[in-house]
Order: sequence, then structure tokens, then C-alpha cells
Amino acid sequence: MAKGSRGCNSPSSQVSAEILNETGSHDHEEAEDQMMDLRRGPWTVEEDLALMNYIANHGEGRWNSLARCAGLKRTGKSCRLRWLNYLRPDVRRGNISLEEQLLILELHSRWGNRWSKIAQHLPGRTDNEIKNYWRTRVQKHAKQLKCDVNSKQFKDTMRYLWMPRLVERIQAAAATSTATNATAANSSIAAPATTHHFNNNNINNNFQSSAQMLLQPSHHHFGVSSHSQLTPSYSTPENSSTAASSDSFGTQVSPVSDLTDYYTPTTAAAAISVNNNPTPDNSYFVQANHQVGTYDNYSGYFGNQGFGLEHFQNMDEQNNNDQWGTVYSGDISDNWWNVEDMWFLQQQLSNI
DNA sequence: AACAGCCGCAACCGCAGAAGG
DNA sequence: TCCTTCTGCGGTTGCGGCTGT
Repeated sequence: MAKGSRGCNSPSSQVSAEILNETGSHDHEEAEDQMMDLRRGPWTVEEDLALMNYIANHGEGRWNSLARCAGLKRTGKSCRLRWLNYLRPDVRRGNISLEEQLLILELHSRWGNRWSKIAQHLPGRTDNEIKNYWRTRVQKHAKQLKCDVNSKQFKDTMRYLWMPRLVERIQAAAATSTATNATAANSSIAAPATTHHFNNNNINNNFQSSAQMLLQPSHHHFGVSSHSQLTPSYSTPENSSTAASSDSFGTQVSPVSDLTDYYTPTTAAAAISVNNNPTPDNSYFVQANHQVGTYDNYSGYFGNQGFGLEHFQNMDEQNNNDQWGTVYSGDISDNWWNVEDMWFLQQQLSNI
């Protein structure tokens, strides 16, 4: 094994600590590792409890000394990672929602593999989780398309095919939830207002209208039909004024395209620029109309849209089949990715 | 039922920058 | 200013579960 020596750490065998032994280099940390029989591999429940208890009493930070004082035979780095990626109370687990997928795609198109930076905009998600998501889902599909994940072609595919469809699905899910809510509201049994985020129909309508705007070809050059079939109005470099004004797909990075320009409490608007050019003509704005709060929590970022935590959980349940998994499965019967898409993609690639 | 291959994710690594003495 | 230590980041690995044969 070129890196590390984690292998053979099955849960049953992990009780016996692996003893680190010689390596080529001998810095202080490694020398210390050799003196102490530091454990590696999966964490046990006992270790987790010890770490949580210690942090609860003493706080986090100073990870090396923390590891020692907590009686953990782990490196400080290992403790930090375990805490940040797994044990922290606000870590969100489970499926990546549609909104999160959309955000990941958008932010990655801006910042590249800046996982930590991207994670800052997905509350509760860790950089590790996002990185894994990207590598296992997105990169896999790039591989299927036989293009590099960082290639312009692939980025364009995301921008012009996947992201519009994500928005469309978000829309559809929101509409479904709204209908469900309306039904519940009309029933004689009143649901507690706090249990649902779609009580505010105006807010929901606001989101829907924003999403509709996104999907209008005249504004955004998508022209995706309600069933995600490509339509003649679908933007191509030939008929897209945006594209014509820049490169073939309009992928230039605007000097003011940094999302932080939008994701601030003061601007109170979450904007996702389709073309990295946040002008009204070629961007879509998910208008948050925040009264208070920031994108730093779901209530602030999506909550006023009707995308609070409960909604995310609902979304997860509604989409247990994992939209991306479907996409990557290559099942062309799925309306995310069909023959017409492939045709469109081929047309685009041939035009580059 | 058994096996092989694939996939997702937790955990590791090296490196770089920050902080502190 | 230099050195050491700590922290955080992005890349990589391999275990365990799942799926197909």
C-alpha cells in the first residue's frame, strides 16, 4: 500500500491497535506515533463517546492534546476529522437533496474542487461528503461520457442539461408538496402549522415563479419541456444570444460572479447564475426575500422558499430512488438523460 | 448459495499555511 | 527571522455492503 496502512481493519479486528512502525521519514509526529500505539481505522463506539464527552466538557480545538487528554489513542488529526465529519451534532446525513445537488454543481463550476468552500454553503454537509458525492456521482458520469470532468464539454452538459432539470425537479417536488399541503389544509384535521413549510403559499409561488423564469427560453435559453424532453427552443450556440456573445456556451466567468455577492444577509437573495453572468437576462434568481437570517442555515436560505429542514427530509423521502443514481445508471427511460439528450450533447460537442 | 465486481463512504495521507514561541 | 506545532485542505485508499451472475 503506497499510502497509509489502514488495510485489514475490519471491525472485529480493530480492537487490537495497529502499531505504527518505521517509515522513510522521521518527523516528530511519526516518532511519537511509534512510541504510542496509535489506533487507526474505523472508530469504535467507545472512542466516539470518549471524544464527544471530552468535547462536550472542554470544547474542541488543540486536537493533539485533546486526543491525549481524552485518552484516545488517535492522532489529533484523526480526532478532528471524526468530530467534524461525523460526530458534530449539526452534521446532516442522508441523501443529497435536489437543492443541494444544484448548489454543488453551481458552486463547483465556480470554484472547482474547493470542497471546504462549497461545504460552507451547504449547512450540515461536510467537505468530505461533498467531495465523495462529486467523485462517486459526477465524475463517474463524466467518465461514461468519455470526457474529463473538468472539461468544458462536461461543464456545459451540467449547466445546460442537469442544472435545468434539477430546477425542474425542485419545482415539481415543490408543486407536489404544495398540493399535498393544500389537501391537508382543506381537510377537517388541521395540521400543526410548524410542521410544514408550505403554509405560506405566497412564498412558494414566489419560488415557483422564479423557477419558471429560469426555465423560460427567452430568459435563460433552456427551453426544457415539462418532461425534460429537449424541445426545439432548447438553446444551442446558434440560437442563444448569450452563447453568441461569449464562447460557444457562454461559460465565461463574470468578474462579479462570486456567489458571496448574493449569499449575504444584506442582499437577501440567493442567486445562481446559469452562465456565471449574473445579469437578469441570463441568470436565475431564487429570490429569498429574507427578513432575517442567512444562507448559513436552511431556514434562512431555503426556509422562506418552503425549503426548511422538514422539506429537505421530505425531499429525501420522495427521492429515495436517488435522481443521480438514475442518471448515472444509464437508464435512458429516465427523463433526466435520454436519447435526445445524447443527441443534443453530440451536437454541442461537434460544434466545439 | 456462492462468487465476483461495483459502489459509497469513512478515514487516511501529504502538503501548505497559520500561529506561536 | 527561524523553527516547531497545529490546523485545514484536497487527494487517495480500501472496507463493507450491494448487486448481478
